[in-house]
Amino acid sequence: MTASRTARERVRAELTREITDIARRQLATEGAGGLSLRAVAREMGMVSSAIYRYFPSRDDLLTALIIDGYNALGEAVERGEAACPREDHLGRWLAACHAVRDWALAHPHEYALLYGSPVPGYHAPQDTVPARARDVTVLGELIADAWRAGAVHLPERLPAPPPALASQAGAFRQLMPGVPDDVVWAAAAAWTTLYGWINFEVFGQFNNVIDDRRPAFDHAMRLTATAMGLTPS
Amino acid sequence: MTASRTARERVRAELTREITDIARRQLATEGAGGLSLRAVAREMGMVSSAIYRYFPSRDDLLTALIIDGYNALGEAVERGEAACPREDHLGRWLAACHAVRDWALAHPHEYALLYGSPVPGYHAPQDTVPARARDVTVLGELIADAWRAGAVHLPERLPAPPPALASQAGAFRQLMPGVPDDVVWAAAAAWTTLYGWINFEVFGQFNNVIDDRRPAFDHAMRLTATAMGLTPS
DNA sequence: GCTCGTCAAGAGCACTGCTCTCGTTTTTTC
DNA sequence: GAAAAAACGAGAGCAGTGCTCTTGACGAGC
Repeated sequence: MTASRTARERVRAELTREITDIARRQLATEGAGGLSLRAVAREMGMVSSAIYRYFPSRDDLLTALIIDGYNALGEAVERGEAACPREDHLGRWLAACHAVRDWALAHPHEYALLYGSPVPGYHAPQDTVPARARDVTVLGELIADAWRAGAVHLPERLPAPPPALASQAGAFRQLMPGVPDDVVWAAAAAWTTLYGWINFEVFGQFNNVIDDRRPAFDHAMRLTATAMGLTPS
Repeated sequence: MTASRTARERVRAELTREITDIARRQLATEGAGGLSLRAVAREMGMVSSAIYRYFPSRDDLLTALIIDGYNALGEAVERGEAACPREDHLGRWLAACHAVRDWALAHPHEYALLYGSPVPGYHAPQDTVPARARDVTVLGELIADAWRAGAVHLPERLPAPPPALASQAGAFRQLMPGVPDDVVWAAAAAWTTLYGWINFEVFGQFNNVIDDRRPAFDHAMRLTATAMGLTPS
């Protein structure tokens, strides 16, 4: 069905792919703001207006790149986490963390597109929603697994979530059904620590502050694991 | 000295201030990418080239805005934190956190300039360094105070920082002299949690995920405080 | 009083996203 | 198989951008 209906559709799919490929390469060298439809067209030996046959606007091209980015990141995290034994919950967490970090450092501009400041004037359409949740889904499942296995031991004397928050973590709760509130909120905090660290690292906030960042990251993620109740097995 | 030497210098300083004011207002409405020298000039009733007498390039204007932003944020944090009794270390931490968040939500585009993805093609010059440390200095001092007061109680069974990291936290260590490694690294993780959360909130990652964000943030910062050893007094 | 440095203005360059039109080519319909 | 319809690339053009260079006017210091 989707493959090779008419010759025109085949070449169209091919050209669409080529456009996104060139755009992604430009993104990697110039950054999001330096993404130029005219430059893409130039590199393809096309005239600029022809690009608009494939992407109605610059934003639509950006959307395609963003969805690709979410999927690439999600896949990297899924693959990294899947390499660990299911019962080693701390190992799965650390593997997922390093997968995010490795991907982010390898594709800093794409990462900035996903988790950095929104591109001015650009509003993400709904199309991006499904791909967006892939990475955090991994986290949710691993916490839910750990909880079911009785492997979650929150630190003592932890403040309890105020009752006002009981109904708040809707989208989180779906990711880890059956997990109690306090663990859900600890996981949410852990999630922000992970991306907060990587943001700092990718966006240069750690320059001249931390030199050997991989072990520092690893240690920080171990601290974070402890804070959400994942202890070394 | 600096005030009113010649009439020419006075009007120059006045115009420079007016340019940054208009630019900041444009930044707030359009975002960093929408900052246009020509639009600033238009609003001032000037011709675009005249702006270049005051700022040699768009990047120099951006740098001025960035430094102003760091100072505004730093001042907000200092003021918020200073309102707490010195011995209430948890209170000081929470006050600092809320000060960062409130400022970020009130000035999202300026915040994006400071902690979001770097503006493409822009490289921050050294001028920005001193202003940049004001907010984290508050955190460092408060941790150091708590440590000296014997009020830091890290959770039990916390993984110890690997020895390879002993010499790594140079810039952090200077902020909190005398504080041992494990506390320093826990504080670093807390720092990233704070900004990770605010990034998520400002950049829209929490849309449709968390609704009532202020209590959620407050709770997350309390969890974070516990993780770095600040317990309710 | 005259020179010199500062300033605003204007034209111009190279670039951007995007629109519209005009032939051409391919696909669909009859 | 011929006619109608849709898709396509090319080109010109609009309004906007950052930035440079030149020109003429103004004010401060010798």
